[in-house]
Amino acid sequence: MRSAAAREAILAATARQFQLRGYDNLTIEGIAKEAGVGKQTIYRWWPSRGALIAECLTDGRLFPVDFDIPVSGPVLDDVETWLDRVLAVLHSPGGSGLLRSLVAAAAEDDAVGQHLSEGIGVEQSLHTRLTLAVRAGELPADAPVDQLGSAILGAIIVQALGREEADAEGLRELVRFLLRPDGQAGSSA
Amino acid sequence: MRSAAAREAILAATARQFQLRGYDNLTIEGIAKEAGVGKQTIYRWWPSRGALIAECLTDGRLFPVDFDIPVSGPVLDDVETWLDRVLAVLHSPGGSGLLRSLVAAAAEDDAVGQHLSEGIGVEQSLHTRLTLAVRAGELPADAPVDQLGSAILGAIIVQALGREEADAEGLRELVRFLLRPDGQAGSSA
DNA sequence: GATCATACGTGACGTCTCGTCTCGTTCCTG
DNA sequence: CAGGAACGAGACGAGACGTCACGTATGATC
Repeated sequence: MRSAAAREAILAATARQFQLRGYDNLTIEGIAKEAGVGKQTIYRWWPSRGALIAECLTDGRLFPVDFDIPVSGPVLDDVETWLDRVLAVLHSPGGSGLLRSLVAAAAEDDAVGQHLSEGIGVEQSLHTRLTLAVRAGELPADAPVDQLGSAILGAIIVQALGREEADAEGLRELVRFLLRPDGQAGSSA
Repeated sequence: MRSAAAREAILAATARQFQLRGYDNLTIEGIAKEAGVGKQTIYRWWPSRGALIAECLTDGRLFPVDFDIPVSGPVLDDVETWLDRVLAVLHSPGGSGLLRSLVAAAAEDDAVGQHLSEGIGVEQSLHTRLTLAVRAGELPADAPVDQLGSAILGAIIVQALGREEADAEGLRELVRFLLRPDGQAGSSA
């Protein structure tokens, strides 16, 4: 198998076309042409368009940045740092379209769906950071860590799907509310 | 314009095909055939497949139930009632596929995206109920009501996209955590 | 009741992409 | 230096796209 060069060219072309044209306008023939590769070479190694995207996703080729989360201060600060990094991508030109395309791919393809959270850094980074916070007593011991990760990512996705301008302040507010220490929220009716 | 009969047949066929085959296998020609209608009649009134779905969505034709939320007790109970109703649909055969298809449609089409929350009852029902709770002092005055709605819906969507078995207990836990009265969570480090 | 505009169903058009299938060609292995 | 695997190229049938032209049905106007 000599695939090394072909594999690289195919994945690079896939990522570029995905960013450029979105998921539903992504064609195997377009990828093959850009990669300078025969269609059969793609079909030989990947069973579907989705598998191709899933591999780009786990290789971190779809987003221009990595979504590592720092462990350098209060959870809230660290999570806001991560959030700002995500929002920066969303606000860049084509950024929300990119996320929508990724969601479309995740909805239509099992392989992509199973790695969606992971690709945005929720699985490893956010989850890990929140677990640390629980252990450090920054969050209640019964905080449902993975559900909180899904909720934050989900809120971002719902917002992107709604075609609103990404409401950065709203999301920061949400995170602050979710991660608030007990008994600190503004009271009264 | 005589569309009344044709319109009804087209929307009914669209909803049925959508539930049956999913969004990406939904074809205009298939809808036309099932509706006993010419393709042109569809293209005359709807600009795209997405517009068709959006209309089915706002007509409540895509889900077999309505997602009204009761106002009959503590917020938490009422929201859990709504959640159970949503989960019942997700657990029914083809239910999570249906949600994924809807998300795919929302990701690819503006019109569907703008009415997604609304179709699951988040926009009117959940949002309204949470606002009432804030006003009644059940939730902190600074609770970001619409963000919470997005977060809950988002968590459901992320879970469905991940192809896990819908984790009903996890979602209930999330809702309980999100809507917990101040200072009630299990403490200690 | 004849006329006219318009919505209808049918079905063919050219285009696109799919996934499969040959072709030669290249290049690694033994 | 052979043999074979992986390659680039691209033809192929299938099927859906969105548009178009035709002839029929319907409902309003005079």
